[in-house]
Amino acid sequence: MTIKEVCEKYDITPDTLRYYERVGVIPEVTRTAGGIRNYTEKDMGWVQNAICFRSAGMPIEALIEYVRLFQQGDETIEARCQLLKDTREQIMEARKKYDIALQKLNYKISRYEEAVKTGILSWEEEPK
Amino acid sequence: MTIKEVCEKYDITPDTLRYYERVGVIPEVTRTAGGIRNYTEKDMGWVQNAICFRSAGMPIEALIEYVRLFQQGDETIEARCQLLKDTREQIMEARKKYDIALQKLNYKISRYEEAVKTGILSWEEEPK
DNA sequence: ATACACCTTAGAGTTTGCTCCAAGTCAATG
DNA sequence: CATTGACTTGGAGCAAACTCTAAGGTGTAT
Repeated sequence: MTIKEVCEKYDITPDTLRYYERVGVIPEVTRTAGGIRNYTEKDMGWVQNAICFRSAGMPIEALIEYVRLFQQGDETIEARCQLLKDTREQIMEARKKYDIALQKLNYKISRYEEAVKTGILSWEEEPK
Repeated sequence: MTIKEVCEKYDITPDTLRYYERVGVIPEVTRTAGGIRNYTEKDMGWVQNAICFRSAGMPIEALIEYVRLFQQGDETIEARCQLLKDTREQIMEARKKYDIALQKLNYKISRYEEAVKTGILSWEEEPK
């Protein structure tokens, strides 16, 4: 699969994909004889993972570290496991903050919807 | 309340608080005669909201827009309501991605934990 | 074989959101 | 009233994560 096809599939730019490979967020991609990237299923799996974890706020650095450990072979299995657990902790922590924000938003929106109907904007405490 | 006290309360730096005020993420803060910031309860409410929504990934620009609308008075109530709904949509979208990442992580971690015990690292499909 | 679209690299530039610095002001204490 | 420490501003600097540019190579359709 060409870089363009991968980009369309995952809605990402070629620049970003090349950047990910350059810095080590994904391992080096398979190439044609002419040097053009030709993504295999395995390559795509790495891409998919990178996109998924990035979209959950996992920093580039952590992804690079995981790939680095992976490439060092089986003796890094425990380290990789720990890295994933730490990552999970961070994502769960972040998600908690999202939930709190959503609660706040829901409260505000309910007040605003009432205000739009009645013309009266009332807050329990602080007017914001 | 002085800037320092507010910073301690919300675990944020004075630079960030001043930055928020400068760009309009929070409205102008109450000052002493000498020009020193003296945060009222109302000011603190804005600070708390800014921190909460920022931690859920709401962009600075959206927060500025909200404050701008707020300062224009009651005729912007509907616009503010819409902005909050759009924000909620985005945060819920982002949270979905967090959940997907967490599922992936849980699967990987379970495989790794087995590998740590048995020495065998097995994947359903792609080895990653 | 010659366009033509698409690919390559190295390296510079951009955006977002802070973070730091210098030079000066304010206020509490001895 | 002098010292000390926290506060002020404007503006520069920085880190993360892309994003763009220039100059050139690849591959395929006519």
